[in-house]
Amino acid sequence: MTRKRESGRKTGLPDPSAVRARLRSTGERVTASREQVLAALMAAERALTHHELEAAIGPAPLDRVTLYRVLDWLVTQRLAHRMSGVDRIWRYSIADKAHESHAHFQCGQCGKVLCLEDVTTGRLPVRVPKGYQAEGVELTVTGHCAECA
Amino acid sequence: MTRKRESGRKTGLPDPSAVRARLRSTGERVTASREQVLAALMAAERALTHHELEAAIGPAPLDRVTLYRVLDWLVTQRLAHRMSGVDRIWRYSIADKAHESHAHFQCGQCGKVLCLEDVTTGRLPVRVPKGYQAEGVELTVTGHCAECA
DNA sequence: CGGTTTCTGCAACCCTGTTGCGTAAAGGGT
DNA sequence: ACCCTTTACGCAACAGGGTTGCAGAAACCG
Repeated sequence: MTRKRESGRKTGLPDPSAVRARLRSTGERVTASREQVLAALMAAERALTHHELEAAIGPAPLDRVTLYRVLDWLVTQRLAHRMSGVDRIWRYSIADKAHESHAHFQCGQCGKVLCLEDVTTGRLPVRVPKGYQAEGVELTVTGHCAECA
Repeated sequence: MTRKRESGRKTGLPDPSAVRARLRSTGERVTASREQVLAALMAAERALTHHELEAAIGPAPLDRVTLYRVLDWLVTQRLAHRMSGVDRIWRYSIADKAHESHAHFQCGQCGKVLCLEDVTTGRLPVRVPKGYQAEGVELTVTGHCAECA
């Protein structure tokens, strides 16, 4: 897939104390790395890849592996949500009520993912075979974004 | 992801001449590899990974790279459909009318993908931002299959 | 049947993500 | 404020799916 470098643009960083509060609420340790990553996710208006997050966090040389581990941790703490799209790269977004059950759009050219807030997947009549257990529904619209069209 | 070895079980191979006919219809070259792979896809009742296809094709030692290239070719010829699920591994299924617009189920444990024929994505009211072009809709139900539940 | 074009197979490579391990930092107790 | 235990960080090395370059082998055309 031809991937453009996307600026993991931050639309004004969130209040540092709000970030810390969320971290404290887990009962686990609050570290600089976790603050940086969570702040970047809260500021992002779309799902970001590992690379985009590295760029967003900027000059602070946060280790590649640490970033992966922080992201894993955020996901297990249910502070972040992880999805994989047509380019098979993990993308992370902040986890909150609004992000629970809506669709995503992914550009087949640059791989960019954004949220389609007005398309909900909440009550689709899904039936699965006997013995199977449905847990979540992921609805992804593929196509081309404005820049790549 | 913990992945069980899945037998890429073939439910009776399709008529060889039917396979060849589909290949001829592209106007491109008909080769042994393409026949084997297309036949395996036509016989499969669910989306198969590269590994599962290698196993399904069996003793014939088809090269890894060749298989990737044949699959790419089948996708560009619109004879096959390619999707990636929660484990970020390509899975391929035969492309025909019935497979155009239905949902898939993917087991979060073993990664197995199967088709939910009765859930259609045809006319979901999807609106995308200005300048964006929607082309397809992928609806994936996640959960656990009968073996992994 | 010969010539041209396209596929095949091999080897080497790339990229995203993971694991092991020693060191550094966080938080609790005193 | 300090020490001690637990947990996280950084580095290096690895893993696995997928891709690329290139020489030789097959497919189609006449």
